[in-house]
Amino acid sequence: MKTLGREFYNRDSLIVAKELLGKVLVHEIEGQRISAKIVETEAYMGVEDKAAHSYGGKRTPRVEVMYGGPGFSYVFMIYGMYYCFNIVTREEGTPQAVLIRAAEPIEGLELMAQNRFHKAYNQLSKSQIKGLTNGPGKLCRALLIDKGLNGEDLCGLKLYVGAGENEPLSIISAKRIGIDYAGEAKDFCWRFYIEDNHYVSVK
DNA sequence: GGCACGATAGGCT
DNA sequence: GCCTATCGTGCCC
Repeated sequence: MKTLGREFYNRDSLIVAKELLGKVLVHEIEGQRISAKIVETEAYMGVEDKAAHSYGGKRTPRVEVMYGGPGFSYVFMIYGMYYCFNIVTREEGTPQAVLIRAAEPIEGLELMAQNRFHKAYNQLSKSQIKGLTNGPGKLCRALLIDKGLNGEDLCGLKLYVGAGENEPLSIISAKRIGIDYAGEAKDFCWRFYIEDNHYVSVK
């Protein structure tokens, strides 16, 4: 499967967020592969976006990777127990990113089941199967993405995004989740998801 | 099915 | 000392 190159990410973050839908997030770990189709994303538009960690040009060690070039991971801890995985977009100096909110498991189902529930895949209930990767914290658990992968180059061999099937998709735009503090920006429809997909976190 | 609530720790003021 | 780009559980329909 072809891997997305640097220039894919060096574009308008809203376009990247939409075009990431249907692509395949892959984590190669200890000779095994875990992969999942991206079904829900959110764009964070940087210095002018009150919901973005880089709003107003805020520049701290945590957000530093967003100020670098496109195609790197931005992983942060949230609520003390979960991670969120983002992909940095735009050229160096423009701190924008796309949050990956949900995905549909493809390869490594047994690993995902262990990582999430410490059970074999065929022992999972229906709701556990759906819960494997239908949220930003959940998919990080399932794919073993943590702060050790912050700043990882997605044009490498460990963590990357494959082109997938290139199937036609029906894309829904909606308000982003969990940003009530962000003033008028909380109502911007910068969340995108594949219509009718089972693994979307919020419909 | 939906809603309320608590867990938990790093990041920043 | 406060806040957070979340999730699981318990409870009540």
